[in-house]
Amino acid sequence: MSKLPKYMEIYTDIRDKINKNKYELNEKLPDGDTLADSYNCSKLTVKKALDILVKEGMIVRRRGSGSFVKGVSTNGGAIALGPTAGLVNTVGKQNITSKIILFSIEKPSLEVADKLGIQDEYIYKIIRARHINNKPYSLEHTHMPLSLINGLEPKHLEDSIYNYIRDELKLKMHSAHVWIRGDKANNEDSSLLGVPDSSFMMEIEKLAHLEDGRVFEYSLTRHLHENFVFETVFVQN
Amino acid sequence: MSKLPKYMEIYTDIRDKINKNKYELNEKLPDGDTLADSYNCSKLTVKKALDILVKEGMIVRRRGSGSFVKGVSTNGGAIALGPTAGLVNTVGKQNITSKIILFSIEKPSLEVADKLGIQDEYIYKIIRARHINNKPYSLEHTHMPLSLINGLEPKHLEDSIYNYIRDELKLKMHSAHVWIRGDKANNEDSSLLGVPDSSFMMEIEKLAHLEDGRVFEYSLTRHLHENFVFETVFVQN
DNA sequence: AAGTGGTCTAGACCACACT
DNA sequence: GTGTGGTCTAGACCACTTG
Repeated sequence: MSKLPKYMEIYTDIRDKINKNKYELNEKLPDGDTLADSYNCSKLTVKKALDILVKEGMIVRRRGSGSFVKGVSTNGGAIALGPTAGLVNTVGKQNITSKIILFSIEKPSLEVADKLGIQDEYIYKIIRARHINNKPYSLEHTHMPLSLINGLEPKHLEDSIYNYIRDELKLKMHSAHVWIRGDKANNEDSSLLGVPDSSFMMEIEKLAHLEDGRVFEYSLTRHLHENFVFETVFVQN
Repeated sequence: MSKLPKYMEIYTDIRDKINKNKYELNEKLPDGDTLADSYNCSKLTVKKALDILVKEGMIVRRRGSGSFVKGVSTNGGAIALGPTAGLVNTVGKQNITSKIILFSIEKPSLEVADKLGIQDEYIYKIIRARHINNKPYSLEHTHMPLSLINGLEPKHLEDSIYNYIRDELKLKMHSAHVWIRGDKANNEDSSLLGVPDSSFMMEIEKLAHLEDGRVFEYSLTRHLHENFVFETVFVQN
């Protein structure tokens, strides 16, 4: 039988119909009762499914009027940085190379320990330089507590640590808090990435949490600004 | 009587209790049934309230274990850029000055018309230079279709256009799609804001929608990078 | 086994839009 | 008024965690 909750199946079904133009732009969807009948479920379950589409900006629901198709899923070339999407998953494995500059197990600085919410514990400290099509792309500092993440090997760093955490450690990632700012290139950027001193970098600070609230990653990633766009959507409530 | 839905009242009540340390960090909240009893509502209504807190990262719910306080609302000095929060609302009116550089009604460029989803319609085109404590802060290009937004006056531009849209026009804002990137200062930045040529700017492109899906604003805002941090939270699902 | 959250139902009632 | 979405209930059942 199906493992997914019913509202997720309804959501994917309707989403796919929109993307395949079975429901066209500006078309009005059947009303909640009708959909509930055709999916053999209650109105509330339909609403939960449609609410996801609303959050994604694909449909609009107007009380008294109905539900209308407003768009299709967009992610035009931007870098996704959700809790589950690292860099490898979005750009594609073939184009990216990761040079491991540091891969050590050590005690964290006070600042990092504070961010991770730990005391007197060992962490992985990883520094990687990323290149896309042989051009410098980013410099990534990653900190993960050994108590949560262990068994890391170089092959995971060249691939995706997130895939390892999800598929091998079976940990459930939940959320990420990110801060984005701009900064002038520093010595490390120029020496490790090979960018000119005058470069400007886009820095992303990220604190990532598991489903149970524990922090499993604190990272600082600096990108060449030329190749970087951050895209996100806000929805009221 | 109250106008807010019950789940919002429960949400604000619990949120305030957490912020006032009536529920302390890592404390376990009463279980869903107990909360439902004490608020005289159903479990589902409690869940809707707690789901908002989960989305905001303030609590964590674990099936089989309970709900735990995981943090308090943080917005430490960052600039909020949600659909309802413009600049004035977050920084505070007293510190900010807006110099109106352009306030015209004109036909948009092809690119802007495309972004706004209009054809052969007039728009407001507004350029404002913002200063905080007399230091240059940002340069803002705003485009709004006259068919949606009208009656704008200079006083609204010095205050907040968003407040005018919400309070006077009674329009309901719903979502905003934003793109963030870095860019070198251009001639306009230096001449209108008075920043050095070598400055680096953080550019925010924003497309804002009403509840019915119509685009009411397309804007490009360029900030001095020194004063700019963009903060956001991703949550799975 | 007991505690707790997540999903789901069937139906009630209200708020809002269209006409 | 009729159509439609939003909120809410009371209770059922399932999935997961913990002792």
